[in-house]
Parts: sequence; C-alpha cells; structure tokens
Amino acid sequence: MFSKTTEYALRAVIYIAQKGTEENKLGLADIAKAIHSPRSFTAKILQQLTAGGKIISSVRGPGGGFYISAKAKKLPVRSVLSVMGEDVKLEKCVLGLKHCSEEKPCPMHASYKLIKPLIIDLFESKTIEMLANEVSAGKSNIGNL
Amino acid sequence: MFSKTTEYALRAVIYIAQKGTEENKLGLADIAKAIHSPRSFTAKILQQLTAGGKIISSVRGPGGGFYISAKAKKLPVRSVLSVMGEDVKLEKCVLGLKHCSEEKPCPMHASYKLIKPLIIDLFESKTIEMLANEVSAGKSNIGNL
DNA sequence: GTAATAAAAGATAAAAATATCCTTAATTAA
DNA sequence: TTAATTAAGGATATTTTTATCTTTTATTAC
Ligand code: FES
Ligand code: FES
Repeated sequence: MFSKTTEYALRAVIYIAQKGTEENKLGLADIAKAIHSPRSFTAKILQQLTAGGKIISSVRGPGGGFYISAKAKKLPVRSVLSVMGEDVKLEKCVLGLKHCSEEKPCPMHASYKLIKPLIIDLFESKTIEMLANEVSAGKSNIGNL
Repeated sequence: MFSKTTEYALRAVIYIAQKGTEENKLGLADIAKAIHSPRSFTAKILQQLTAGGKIISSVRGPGGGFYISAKAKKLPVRSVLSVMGEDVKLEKCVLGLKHCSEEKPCPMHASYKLIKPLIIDLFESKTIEMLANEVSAGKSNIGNL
C-alpha cells in the first residue's frame, strides 16, 4: 500500500508517541531498533518528520532525541502520509489513469468508489495517539517483523 | 496501489479483451498507444502475461499479435495481479509488519481488517471480461491518462 | 573553554523499478 | 526462397527507492 519509507515513518511516529515525551526523548538507535528499520535510513525519515515541526520534534546533544507534542498526537495518521508525500496515493486510480473521477472513470471505478472513502477514512479518523494507545494497551504491536 | 508495471498490465489485458479476438489480433503498437504505455516496456509486460498461456496468447509474424481466449476472459482480475507478482500486496500489513494477522496485529489492523476483504473481493469478483464490457458499453475508459 | 553526545546535513552507494534498443525466431505472402 | 512482419529474447540505460557513511552543528556536562 505504501512505500517502505512511509511504513518506517508510520511505525516510528507511533513508537515515539507511545514511548516518548518531551521529558523522556527517544534516540535514533532506540527507535530504529524498536521498529526494525535501518538506522541511518530512519534518521533521514525522522528528519523529514521533524522538518517544520509538522509531526515530531527533536533536540540535539546529550539527553536529546525525538518526541512528539500532545497536540501533534491528535493529528490524523493521514498527516504522516502527507509529510511523506504519499497521501496522494489514497486518491489514485486503481488502473493508473491520471485522475480517479466520476467524469472519466476506469472500469474498476464503479466498484472501487464504494471502498475508496472507507480507506481514506481509515487514515483520517485514526489519530497517532489512538494507534499508540492500542500498542500501549497490549492490543497490537509495531515491532513484529 | 500497484506498480506502474501492473497498471500497464491491467490496462493492456482489458484492452485486449475488449478489442481483440483470435481472428482479430492486436499488435503491440496498437495496444501501447491505446493504453498510453511505453511501447518497448509494454512488450516485456505482454511477454509476462503470455508466458505459459496464463492470461493472453500471442502469434508472431504477419497478421500476428495478441488476443485472449473466451475462457481466459472469465478469469478474475486478481489473476493478472498474480502473474505480475502483486497479488501479495493485497495481503500486506498497512504498517509493513511481516504478516497481517489477528495473532500479531499492528495498531491499524483492527480497523483495516474490515476493509481488507472488500479490497480483495474487488479483484476476485470482477473478471477481465466484466471490465472489458464496461468499457465497450461506454461506461468507462482505459485511455484517459 | 574542552570533551562527549546526539541530531542535521551532505555525499555516496546499492538495489529495484522503469524504460529503450538491438538481435533472434516464427510466420506469412509473394 | 526471399522479403516482410511481428513477437520473443537479451543487453543496456535511466530513474527512483532504499540504504550507508562521513562531516557538521547544537547541546550538555565538566
Ligand atoms: S477512475 Fe480508476 S479507480 Fe477511479
Ligand atoms: S497487521 Fe497491520 S494491517 Fe493487519
């Protein structure tokens, strides 16, 4: 559904939301290990997520690391997709036509249009916090690769 | 959702099902133009779809080209995904965990599991023929890029 | 200040996906 | 049998994605 890059981003954000706070920041090594992602590559992704303070925050130096504000935790999962530039994928035509629309639909559209809003809602209605809480409650995990 | 390669494959198969017959085979140039795909790249894809006579058939030489048997037209769209090696994508975990399952679910799973079977059914229940008929009836198209 | 720590930034590297081109083989028609 | 046609097969080329490594900058502790 998404690129590996975005999968790492989602798992990292959920992990940071679950385990980190401004008082207890998480380091790159910790995060990469927890979500089973390549360390240096994850660093690049965390940079993206930090840029402009959109999703997560970071502090350099001893005691530094990554965390996410209570406010940002309320963001929909889709905001992570957006930062990674993959929220457009949710609107894509199944057959690769330029636009997925009623005006010039592909032959999959009639059936797909019933499901598409459900998929989009999946990422709109769930917040980062909700997913983190799921993991904290022991109902799910992000480390089992 | 799928790779460009698979999108081309899907559009090509639908086009062949719609316009071609064993008596009226379609040439590579025709197909590539109709579905707006790069010609030589499309040739490779058509080879894959032809291999083992799984989906489409081909004949070389003058008057040759590609066509699809009446029997193959009844195949579900998923069979095309299968030949392209992307039907596994339908089973993938949204967050990229090794397995999407109830046993070790990711935090998206609880919501996603409601939609996943609908997506799979989309490709299981629709046959190549159904999509081709949709286009023939003027209800949809595969050329509008 | 100096040293240690940790993320940011930059430069490459490796792998996979996408795409093109050239040669070969099969088929047909003349 | 020769020439023309069309897909198959093979070799490369380009682009994008994924990944690693090195240097720089910010922060803290001493
Ligand atoms: S136009 Fe193809 S899925 Fe909507
Ligand atoms: S386990 Fe992640 S979607 Fe099912």
